[in-house]
Amino acid sequence: MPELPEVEIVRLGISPYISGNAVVSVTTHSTKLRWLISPEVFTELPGQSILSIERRGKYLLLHFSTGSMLIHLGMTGYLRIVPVGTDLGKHDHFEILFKNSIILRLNDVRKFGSVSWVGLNTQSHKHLQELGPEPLTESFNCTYLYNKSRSRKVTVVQFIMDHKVVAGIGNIYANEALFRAKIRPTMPADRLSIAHTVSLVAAIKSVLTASILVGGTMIDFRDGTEKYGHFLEKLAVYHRSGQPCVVCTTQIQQKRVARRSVFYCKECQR
DNA sequence: AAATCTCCCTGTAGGC
DNA sequence: TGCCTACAGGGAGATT
Repeated sequence: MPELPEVEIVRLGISPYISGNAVVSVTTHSTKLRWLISPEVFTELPGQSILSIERRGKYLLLHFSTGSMLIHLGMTGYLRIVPVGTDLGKHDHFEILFKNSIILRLNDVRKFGSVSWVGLNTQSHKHLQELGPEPLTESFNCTYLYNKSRSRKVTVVQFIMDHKVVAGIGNIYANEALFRAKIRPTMPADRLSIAHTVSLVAAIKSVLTASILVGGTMIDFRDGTEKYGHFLEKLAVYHRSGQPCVVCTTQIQQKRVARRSVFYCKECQR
């Protein structure tokens, strides 16, 4: 599932192909994804060129002079750059044809992704205005996270997956960061000490950075060929229940927390 | 304000 | 082998 590193890899991957290029047409093959695709996308884009591509949390923003197109990949969404004439695949829902004869195509099996239009005041969009800080910026720091965690009774894994707290962290990187920080995912957020918070902030930054450097965990874009980022092989706990901890060889535990799976080492994470 | 619940969707896994 | 059901999961929006 695409989280911050995967979305960043997609941004880096598609930018050279579409940045500065003029849109010829926009088509959809679905009545809706998670929501109806905003009608402005079909009327505003043709004739305009992409000024830049930004990532905010797990959202991608394609900026145009009259506003921005907002893309979320949900659980199973991915973007591909394909040449004109490429056959439509199953679950290809949406595409933009560019003047240089390439197509940006969105595929999403589960349809949890979305495509919307954002006016020029990007900040005021309902999906963006309450997003917490970007984890790889200075505004996401120990003081911030410690203060934010006071009076929060939820588990720390739920807390760091809350996009109002910090943007872009999903289940994979939440679990991996907690392992690196040696914090048990089920610990209530308001019981985090300052020392815990220092470790956690550092772990979140390091795990996201490390993943981006090797191309994310699972990613598929560009020319239609399947690509796997190399972070998949570096996962220490995620989807490794029953397998030995990479540090102490104790079997990795799996639990359900708030209807999601968490993975941890009961020896390393206390 | 914060926590919890519901729902969207389809491939996959497990039971028989 | 094949049908049927349960289930997973991101996150907005509703409800508690």
